[in-house]
Amino acid sequence: MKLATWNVNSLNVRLPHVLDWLESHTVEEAIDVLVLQETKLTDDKFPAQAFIDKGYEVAYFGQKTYNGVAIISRHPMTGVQKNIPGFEDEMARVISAQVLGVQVIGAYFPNGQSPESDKFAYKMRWLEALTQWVKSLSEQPSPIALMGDYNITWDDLDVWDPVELAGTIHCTLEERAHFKNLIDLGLFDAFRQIHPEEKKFSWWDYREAAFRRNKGLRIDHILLSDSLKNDVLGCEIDKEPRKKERPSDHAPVWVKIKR
DNA sequence: ATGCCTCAGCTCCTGAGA
Repeated sequence: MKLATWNVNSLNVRLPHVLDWLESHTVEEAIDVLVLQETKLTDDKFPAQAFIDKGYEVAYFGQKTYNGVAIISRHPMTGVQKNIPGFEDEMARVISAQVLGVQVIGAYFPNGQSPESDKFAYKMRWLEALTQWVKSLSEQPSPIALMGDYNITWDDLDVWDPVELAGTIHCTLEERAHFKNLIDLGLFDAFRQIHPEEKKFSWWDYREAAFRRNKGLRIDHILLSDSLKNDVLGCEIDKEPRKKERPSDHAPVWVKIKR
């Protein structure tokens, strides 16, 4: 079973990229579940049929201009839920469902802008609520796949220039403490499990030719329940779509598990 | 240079992203 996450920065612009990426995999290596972030589409505008035509089911939760998340799945989805239960939020950031016995969560974590901003305080509140919810889910028998754009680097290995960017947004101790709280619920970082020392990024700024110069961050992550720790067959960040014309600033990340 | 690029929208500038 292959699970993937991708912040597409407008599905309206990136739909051809997403369809191409899904088609670029052979039947044996097909993506079973893809979670998308920053679709920036209200639900009436979601291009559901394009995915249905390729044999996928879709669940989506969006809004105008900002945010918006979706799950694209080759297998039936049950128990679709939108946002974090009990957390009042005007922004469409989370969608979850059960697929093949896995509790899939696709999440677009708040950016936070800067540590002094109101948006950072909101990010902290949001992370608190997410952690409480994931904690309650972790008491259920299904393994969890918490995937998405975390907007947090786990440590300095995830940062192109950790000295220059120390303490800036995505790299603060507060954000990383929240990341650790999620790990402490009994989850592990699938990419690091397979690549303990590799300095690889999932996002590069559009400016300053950042992609060409590999000035990036690893902020898109897949956390899996510890019960799957010995079942990870591979996990990669696919830079190919970032090389295309009009790319998203993020690359997709996938994990293959024995299931 | 919080300046550089990209996207959406109450669109020819502005806010936000990360």
